[in-house]
Amino acid sequence: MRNVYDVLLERGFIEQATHEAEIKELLGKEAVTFYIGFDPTADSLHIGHFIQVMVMMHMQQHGHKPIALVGGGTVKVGDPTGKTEMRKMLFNDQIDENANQIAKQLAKYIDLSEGKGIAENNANWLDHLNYIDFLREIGSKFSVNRMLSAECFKQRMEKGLSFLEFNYMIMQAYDFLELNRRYGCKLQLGGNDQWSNIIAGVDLIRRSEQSESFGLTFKLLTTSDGRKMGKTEAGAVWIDPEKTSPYDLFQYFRNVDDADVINCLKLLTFLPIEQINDMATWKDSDINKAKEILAFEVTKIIHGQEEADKAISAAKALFAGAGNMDNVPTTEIVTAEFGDAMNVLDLLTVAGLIASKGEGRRLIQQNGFSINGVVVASHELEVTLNDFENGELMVKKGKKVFQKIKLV
RNA sequence: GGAUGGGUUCCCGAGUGGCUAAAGGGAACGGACUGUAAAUCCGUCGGCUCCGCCUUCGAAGGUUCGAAUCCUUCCCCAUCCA
Repeated sequence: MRNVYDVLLERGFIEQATHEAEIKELLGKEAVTFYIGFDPTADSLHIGHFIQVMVMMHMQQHGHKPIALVGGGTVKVGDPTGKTEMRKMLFNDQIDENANQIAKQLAKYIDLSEGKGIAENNANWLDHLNYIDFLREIGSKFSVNRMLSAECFKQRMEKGLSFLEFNYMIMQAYDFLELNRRYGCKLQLGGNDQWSNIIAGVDLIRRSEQSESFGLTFKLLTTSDGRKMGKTEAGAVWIDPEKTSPYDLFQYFRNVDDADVINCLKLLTFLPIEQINDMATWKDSDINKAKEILAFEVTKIIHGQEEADKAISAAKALFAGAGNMDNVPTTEIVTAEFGDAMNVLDLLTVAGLIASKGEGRRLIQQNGFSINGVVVASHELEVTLNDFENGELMVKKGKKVFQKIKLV
């Protein structure tokens, strides 16, 4: 079997490594226990996190043992909101809820069963630390002078940095030490923004255990001009199908810039590198084909074959007039509530296509809406039962947003 | 705790008594052009029962015919000092 390191390298994952040659050698000769941490700042992972999940999958496929660490403890340090007791309580509840969701998601993609992988939550050790003991054992190993010289703090020095946040690095370093002691974890992976936290852990393990450990960081998911990917007008692109539907996820990747297609294929699909390299030579409208493949593959990995089929079928039905309309995003309206007729603006509001009626009026003025292929000319238009065919009606907003309205 | 400078609509950032729902830029959205791309151009960008009305400029009070702009108190942030 090939060395994962080479696989990750040729796909363009790797950004920085603590000891390149040693890591490669280690990964080549034994099953390595490694970890990646995810702070539960929300109740779902988003596409930016997913690149880390992809790495874990690659690693596991090559026989290494992942520890999926949910940062139920570190998240309390990273994001110090909620000052009063009341709000703090709520905040903790929210964290637990988020942590559960994220742990569940991780288990979907990585085999965390006995012997194959490990699921952990750093709240298990961070929540019960004794301040004095911790300072004496761990705090003594850190130099404030050195910490301040870290790039991640330098940037924050201008904006201000609380002592709480300053401790984040130490918490994460301690996680690595703890996992090293409990499970023999020797390698920490993460996004490139985690670099200083990771080397802090490597340093801590060397000082406390006199043993060597390693760190490796990966590219963040960015566009070719350096902007973060995975943000839309509706917020982040989530892994949770309730928050971002498989269809929307599909469309997100269907619509990436030309310049980003190849990068996304390498990072977010398992297509063979040879095939991707071949696709990189495609030109003009063939690039469009590549986007479809990308969108399909990503949807398949995240939501499964069936959902991916549905998404591509819906997209083809809407954009190419061929395919199955059944899976198009749909809003259901109770027939009794609809009555005989409904004002367009009300209908659009119910369908979730406009945030306010003012917005609806403006869009209609700009010819932004059509119903069953006919441009809506006036916001006073009444949609009647006659507009429905078999109880269905198709609304289009702009060029690419479709919503089926269905009477039930 | 002290001194100074700040908190403006999604973000950055103008505005220091009426002409301000608040310049400019970015993002976003609609239209044209395209390949469900980019770039470009045009338009929109608080809400509503929309030619009028209502709610916004850290929070709460106050002065005034009228305040984002003045006063008071409070909260928060930055910088320097302790």
